[in-house]
Amino acid sequence: MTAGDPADTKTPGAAPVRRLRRAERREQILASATRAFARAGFTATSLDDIAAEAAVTRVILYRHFESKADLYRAVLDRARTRLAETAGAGDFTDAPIPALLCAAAADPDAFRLLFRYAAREPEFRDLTRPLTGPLTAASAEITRRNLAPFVPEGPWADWAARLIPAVTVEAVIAWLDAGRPDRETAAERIGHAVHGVITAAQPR
Amino acid sequence: MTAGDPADTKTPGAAPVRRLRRAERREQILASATRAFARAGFTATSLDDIAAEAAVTRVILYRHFESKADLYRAVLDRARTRLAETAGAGDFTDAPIPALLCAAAADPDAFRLLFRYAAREPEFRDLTRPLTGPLTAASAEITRRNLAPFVPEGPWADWAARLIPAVTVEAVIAWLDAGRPDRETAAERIGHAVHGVITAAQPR
DNA sequence: GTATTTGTATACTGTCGAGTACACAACAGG
DNA sequence: CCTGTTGTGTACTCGACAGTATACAAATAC
Repeated sequence: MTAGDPADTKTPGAAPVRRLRRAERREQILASATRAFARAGFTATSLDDIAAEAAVTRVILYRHFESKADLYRAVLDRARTRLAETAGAGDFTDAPIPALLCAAAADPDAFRLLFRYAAREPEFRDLTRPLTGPLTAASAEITRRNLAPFVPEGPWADWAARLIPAVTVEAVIAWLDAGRPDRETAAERIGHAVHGVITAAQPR
Repeated sequence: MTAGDPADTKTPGAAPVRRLRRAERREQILASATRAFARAGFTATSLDDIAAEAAVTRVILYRHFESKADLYRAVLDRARTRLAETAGAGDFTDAPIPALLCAAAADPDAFRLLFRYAAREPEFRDLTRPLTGPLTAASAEITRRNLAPFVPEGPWADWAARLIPAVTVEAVIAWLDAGRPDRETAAERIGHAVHGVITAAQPR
């Protein structure tokens, strides 16, 4: 469907009053879809579920998005953007854990969706990888760098490199589930837990 | 569908030679279905996928199982049984981590399926809960007991109680992914990592 | 060899969900 | 008021998949 998006064919002088409505609706749909997808993942969430969540019908979704996959892509994209914005400059290189906590607190649904579901849907990894890739690759890289001085190359370094991002994410989600007590303490303790994993990976 | 199962209407003295064939086929189907489900979860795995994995057609599946849900239940049940058998007496109370490693090594697909997918399919929690319930409830209980002496009741105890099983499972899966280096060392290191989480949950 | 049981395959039905066509409602500008 | 644009809803098509009916092949018991 290369049918021209109506937004592209407008005359330049047209008043963009209506357009705002459209953007608002789109935003509302994206938020609802994020909630819906975060509950059950992509395949298990029907467009009717999303439409119900957004209090509209399924057709409306197609007025704003070309397909379910397109909507999903937009949801993931928005999630990544929002998380990156709240987390700071979008780089998780300096202080990843506070940034993650900040992002998770700002949009828990987006966080759960990106880090729990999106990373694990094999058939849509090509869809999610360009979004989660920067984050997971970065964290894996950081992990490797922080690990290198302590843990020699080998299966145990692999083990730790795989485990640390998972632990971090699980710790953040557990923090959300536990009622988000004191964010700074949480950052400290998650850092401590991760440090424990690094220590565990070292030969004794 | 109360149509009598042909197996029930046999004469008592019939030689049960054929039955073995049937049991073997059933077992093969269960193993294949475990692999298939472990790849993508329940909803994303079609009966054709499973049939292809077992090198039979879809109809055969119905000769052995009443429905997809029934097959899934049987797969989960078998997974739990096999894991419990390899892990020891089926109780994870004494030395949960070596038991988990043993079970994961013996049947990685079953392990991944039970602990990764089955625990997270919301629509089938009623199906999976009677199977994963004993395990997760037990581990949560153990966690709470081991935590009580160190961490005071409150959100942080909740946090740790949620996190520890997740970390354990992730550590085991990371160990599988890393090529299963030396199981005893793995048990030690996972124990160490979990200890790190417990320490992290303590107020300083 | 004939009947019964088990394994196999082809072809069907029915349902659910993705995607579409078309009719209707609200609001701007002429 | 009429027209065009945008938002909305009803009713449809189409395909994938769960589940079923039925015919066929191999092996054993009599």
